[in-house]
Amino acid sequence: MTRRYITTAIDYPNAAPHMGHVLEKVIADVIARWWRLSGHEVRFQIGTDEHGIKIQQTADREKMTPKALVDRNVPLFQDLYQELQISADVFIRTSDQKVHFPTVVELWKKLEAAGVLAKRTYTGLYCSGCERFVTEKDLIDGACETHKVPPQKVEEENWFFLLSEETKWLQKLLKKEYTIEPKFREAETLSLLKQGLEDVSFSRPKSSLSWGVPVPGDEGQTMYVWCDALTNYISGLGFFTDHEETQWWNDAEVTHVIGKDIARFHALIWPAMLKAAGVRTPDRLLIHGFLTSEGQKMSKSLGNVVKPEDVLKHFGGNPDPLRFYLTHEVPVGNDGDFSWKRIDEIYDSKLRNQLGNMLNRALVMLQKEQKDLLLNAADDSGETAASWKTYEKSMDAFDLHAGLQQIMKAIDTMNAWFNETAPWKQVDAEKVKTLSLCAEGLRHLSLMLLPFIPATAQEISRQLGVPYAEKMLDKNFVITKEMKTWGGVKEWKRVGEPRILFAPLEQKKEA
RNA sequence: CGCGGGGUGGAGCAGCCCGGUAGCUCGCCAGGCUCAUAACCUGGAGGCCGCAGGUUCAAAUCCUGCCCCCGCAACCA
Repeated sequence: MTRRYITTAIDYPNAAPHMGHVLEKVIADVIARWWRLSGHEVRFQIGTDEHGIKIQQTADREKMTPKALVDRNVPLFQDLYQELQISADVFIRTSDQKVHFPTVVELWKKLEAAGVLAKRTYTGLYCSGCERFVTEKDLIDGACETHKVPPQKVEEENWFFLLSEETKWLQKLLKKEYTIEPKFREAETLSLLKQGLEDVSFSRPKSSLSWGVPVPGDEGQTMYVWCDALTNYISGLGFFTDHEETQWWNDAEVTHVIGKDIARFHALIWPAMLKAAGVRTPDRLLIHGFLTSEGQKMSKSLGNVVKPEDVLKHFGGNPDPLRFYLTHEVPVGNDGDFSWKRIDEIYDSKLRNQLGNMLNRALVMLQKEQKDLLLNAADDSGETAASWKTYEKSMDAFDLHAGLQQIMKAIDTMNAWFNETAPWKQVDAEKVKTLSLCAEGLRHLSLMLLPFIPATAQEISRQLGVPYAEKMLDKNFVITKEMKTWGGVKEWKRVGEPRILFAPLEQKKEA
């Protein structure tokens, strides 16, 4: 058993959460749950990145303070993740002056003491309409695309983080201690390093950015996103304060789950910051892809942005169809697509007709028999152990998609075997035996489904009448060796009451 | 020559690293079953595996060139 710390990127709450936010949280949650079930000690942190110019602008537009804006929007994220049963232990907010600020301020001081910060004059093209610096590529005929005015050359003082000097060290780090999944992302990052790195801006004058953490010792400057946001991973552990929980960093395996757009910051800037501050670097970066909507890039102008709440509502508040869809249809690391037609298809064929119906056909018959289950170790010639091994291998390699597909394949096989064996033609002990084998198979599968669709997995075990069913959602529930053994749960004698696991969608709408 | 991903039966994908009967899901057609949520099972039709060369006894899989689609390109998950 090891201690493991897993984080997601912190979300930017200048608008309501969308499917992209959800994909990341679900991936991280499945991993966190799997680790807990395997007996590891896990801390899972999510949160919100609340500072910056965009929040400031959105707040101005809506005639409210930035603080009021984030206080209004952040609960949208928190509530959504609760409904999706994201099992995070900590939700951190970068506007939290008690929890987050002290660590950030101390980190800045450490960076300054290490000599990796330098104040310089930055010259750039500034669009007063956008209230931000723009690049040559943002311009059309030398003018800002949205405001149709040419930007002005503006000089301002910035603190810079001297990242350019760390190229060599980073190359070594990424080859050894700090691994990137999937591998093609690692190759991409290394090729980026080959081109050399530039220093990065770490602060802005207060006059252009006021909503953020003030730079210690230079009150005219506000910290820019990197020093502020990335630091959440250790401020949540109280680093550099009198309540540090360093065991979750120094004596744990640290994994950051993030999107491909912010890969370079997590792969390069973050470890370099930690090195300068004398803190050990993380162990793993798990990079996921983006979701398109109905085959096209999600965008407000196309009007194809899918709201996660709508999906939840569509399935009567049950988070499992969406959790299942995201893990079944989108291999971790790849881009994926969200389609209403497809999620309905998946719900009907996989969850309802294959999984739900298999459980029901076995249980209804078994219930009528009113007999004890007939199971013994000799029924199994090693398939159970082999199947657990394959599953565990996929899960440990973050190949969640493969783990889930294996489970669904097993359901298929069970359905076919059920038809072939035709227990409805059998009688007495022979019939009970056939049905018992199905029940035991389903018991194993419900354990395997637990990280993916926790509530459904528990409900399956409840209907099966498995003794440990009520404890399955506890954070300290561990899948034991007995549970993974064929016929290993000795106290289990009778099945429970069968109920419909997934109702047809039409009926749901009426109800 | 900026970087990366992809182009496989109607749709969506796996296989490619470690060459050797082209597989899965959905849909379609024909049977079967009747325990079950009109669910389940079996069989079938349908593909020159983007294009052109090369290596090889043998290439979707390795090499070369080209075409097309998509994403990223430092602050949009």
